[in-house]
This record gives sequence, C-alpha cells and structure tokens, in this order.
Amino acid sequence: MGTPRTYTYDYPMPAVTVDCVVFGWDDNDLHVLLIERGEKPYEGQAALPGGFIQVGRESLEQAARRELEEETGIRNYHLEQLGTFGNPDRDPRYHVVTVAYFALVRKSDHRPRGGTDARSAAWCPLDEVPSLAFDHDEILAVAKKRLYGKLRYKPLGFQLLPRKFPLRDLQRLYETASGGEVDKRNFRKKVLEMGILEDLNETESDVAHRAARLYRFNESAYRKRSRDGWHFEL
Amino acid sequence: MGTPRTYTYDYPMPAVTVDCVVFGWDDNDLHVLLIERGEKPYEGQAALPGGFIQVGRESLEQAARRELEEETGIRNYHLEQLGTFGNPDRDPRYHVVTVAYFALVRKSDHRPRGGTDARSAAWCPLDEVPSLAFDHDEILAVAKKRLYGKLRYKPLGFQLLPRKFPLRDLQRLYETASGGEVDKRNFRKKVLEMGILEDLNETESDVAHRAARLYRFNESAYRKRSRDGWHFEL
DNA sequence: GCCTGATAGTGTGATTGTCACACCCAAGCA
DNA sequence: TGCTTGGGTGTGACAATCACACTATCAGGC
Repeated sequence: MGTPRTYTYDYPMPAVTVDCVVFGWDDNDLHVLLIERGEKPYEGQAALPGGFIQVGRESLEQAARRELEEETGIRNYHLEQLGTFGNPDRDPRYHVVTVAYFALVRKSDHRPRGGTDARSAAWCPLDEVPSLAFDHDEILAVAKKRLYGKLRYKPLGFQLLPRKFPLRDLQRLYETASGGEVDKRNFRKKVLEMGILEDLNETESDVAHRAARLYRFNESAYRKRSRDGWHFEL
Repeated sequence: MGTPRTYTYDYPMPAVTVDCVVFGWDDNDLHVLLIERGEKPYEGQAALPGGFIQVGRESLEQAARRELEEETGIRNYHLEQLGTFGNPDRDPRYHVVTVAYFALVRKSDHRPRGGTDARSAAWCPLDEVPSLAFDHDEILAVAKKRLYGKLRYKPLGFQLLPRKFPLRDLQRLYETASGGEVDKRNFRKKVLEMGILEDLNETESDVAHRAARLYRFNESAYRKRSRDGWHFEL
C-alpha cells in the first residue's frame, strides 16, 4: 500500500527497536516468552519478541505493547521499561538501538500457546533458555536481576500469579526469586499482617490434600497504605 | 572535513540522543548541571546537557560520557542509565528518542564553572530549576526520584561528597534525600557500625566551631561486605 | 583572656521487629 | 479406614531500632 519511497537524512541514523522480556509463572517455575526468528540475522534462533518502532507515530511503550500483542496475542499485563542497549555492533547489519521492556503476565489468562499467527511464540522455563539472538542473553540477564530485585519491594508477584491464589504459591514465587527457603509461618504472618490480601473464603478444589484458602491481592488497600508512607517488603 | 553527503533509508528513522542529569552536592543542597541552549528549538532556554550519538561508532554510555566531557569538562564520575524517552512529539522537529543518563559528581573536584568552551554550563540548585526545554522537566523529575530512592540502598552519597568528609555532611545529604530529619546519634552509630568508613584521624580546619573528624568511604571494605550477602541501607 | 555561640561527640533503656521452631488438621485416594 | 500430603496455627529468644540530653572543643569578638 502506498508508493514505495525512501527517506533521506543529513546524518547517519540508527534504527530503534523495542524488545520485551515477558515473564510468566507456572506453579513452580518462572518462564520467559521466546519467539523463533523467521528472518535473516539469526534466522531460526530463539529471540525476545520485539520489532521496529513506528517513527513519528507511537511512543516507546506503545510500540512495546503493539509488538507484544501482534506477536503473542497477550493483553492486560504489567509493563515497564528495563533499559536501552545500543552498542554499535549488537546487530550485524547496522546500528540498532533497542529499548528493552519487561512484562509480567498471568500465564493462566492466556491459552497455552496463545500465538495468534506469524512466528511461533513459546514459553520457556528460565533455566532452560537456549542461546539467544543478538545481545538478548544480556538483556534477559538484566531482566532477571531486575525481576528478582523488584519482587522484594514492589508487589509485582501478584501480576504473575492467578487472581485467586493460595499463600503457598505466593511463597513459592518468593522463594524462587530470593533463591532461598523461607519459613512458612513467618511468611504467612508477615504477608497477612500487611493487610493487602483479601481472604476470599474459598478453597482450592481438585487437590489431593487439604484444600488451601484462596486470597486475592487488594490493590486499593495497597495504595492506601503506600500513601501513608508504608512500603511493601518481603 | 569530508564531502557533504546524505544518508538514505527505506523507512523513516528516528534520531537518538543522550541527555545527562548531573547532580552535585554543595554543603547543604543538591544542584543539577544545566546548559543554555544555543540553537533553535528552545534557543536560550535551559536544558540538560546532551547531544546526538555517533551512529555506528560508539555505545550509548560512551556517547553520554563524550557529551558530558565536551560540554562541561567534568571527568571521573558515577554514571548510570536512567531511562529512555521517546514520545514522537517530544522534539518539535522530528522524532527523537533520547536515552537519559544520571551522573553524580564531586562539585569540589571541578572548578566552579568548569566550562571548557561552547555553551555555558552552570550549576542550579534543585529547587530553583527553571522550566526546561523539551521534556527535560520530566526527565529531571524521574532522575530526582531515582536519586532519592537509590541513595538509601546504594552507597552513592559518597560519589557526591568530597573524598574526605565529616559525618555531619553525610547526614545532611541523607536528610535532604529522605526529606526528613534523622537523629544524630543513631545515624552515627549506624553508619560507623557498617564498617565502610575509614577514620582519617584528621579534623576540619577553618571552621568557627569545634572541628569535626574526617572520614573516607572505604570501597574495598564495602565490596567485601557486599560479597558476604550484606547490603547497605540507611 | 574570657565569654559566647555554634557544632562535635558520646550511652542507655524501652520498644519493636525478626527469627527459629513442631504439632494437629483436613481431604483425597487406595 | 488409614495413609499421605500439604494446610494452618503461637510463643519465646534475640536483635535491631528508636528516643532522648548533656559535656567538649573551637573561633571570634569584646
């Protein structure tokens, strides 16, 4: 559509892309969403989903959301900027500056292989990630570090868990992030005393043991406490 | 030098710049380094120092350091990436994506108006900053928030203070960042027990009151403790 | 040289938060 | 019905945090 044309500048220009590190949680493990590249540099290799920004037409965050939705069909997720990577040789073709984003999604909200179309997007457990295209290994490493750090002092874990969850699952997630074990009783006491979880008076079903109570993150309670100078920490 | 030429692409390209928020500390107040714009959009208005990256030739951090050194002559400072701003209309001319950096310098290391040349760079107290060009107000706001947050859990304050400093000054800096007052005795005890300050057995001179002892940040002690899983917090 | 104003430096006790720890309970399944 | 699995609950020891007030030292002015 439209006549082919070209764009001329007085100086060399870099290309700008966005790449997204999408984390999902699956009962026991963190997963990242990877695509398989269908085009030339690094064709066939795994990479982070992303693409070029539409110059003059969208903000960086809009570009990240657009790419994510196009390539993976996911919606409703936490998204924040992670950092920008711009070494001149990070793309073998020419100078590409990429703005990396960091997304947290509820895997349970999206049908197992949500792929609307195009290149295959698939969840990959964090400790089985293959070598990635470009400098995406480095980007992923930064994202991991940021996620683990941030889970402790921002209530981001609730963006990964299903809306209703038992405390056990919350604890597992935090143990994964901190790399250590946590005492069950202390964990429960601490979390419940924060007053940001709503007890749903429901229990799990279909489990082969005593069913656990389900809770929901109470965002407005969280915001109220935050306004009063309190801050989340686990 | 070199023949004038142009650069042609199949797609529209954004420009990429770096901008630096440079903080300095002056006994009692935080200052930011601002330049006065000498060129068209926002000519004559205050702005953050920065400029275009050299496409294909330097990384983003190299670009930030180059621009800072060119425009202000400062050297030896802490520099980290702050975030990237890329709304299509943030520059009235065309789509410019800017990668913001965040620098901490010892004002005492640099002669009062270090300007090597070119446009005038000047320190401005944080609470007297005028309205800035582009979206630099927003960038500065993000930087301030990041600085205040980070001072509490990373030993960045020592990058702002002179190498030898009395505890009083350290306390002032932290009070500024946290917006509250702190008990002198508790502060001293806490800081000294960290074991990351070296007592120089020297005192201030030329003060109209009892001279305070001077201390120095002991980076290797800090790193050793960090490796053992300890973390800085004030 | 002595008085004054300004800031440096120092210890304790009360309170609060953090941590480690073990047992009984409910439900599904064989 | 009993075995297995994980759910749910309280207390006491210890450590960290907080609030708090006085004496010491220096420079400058009188």
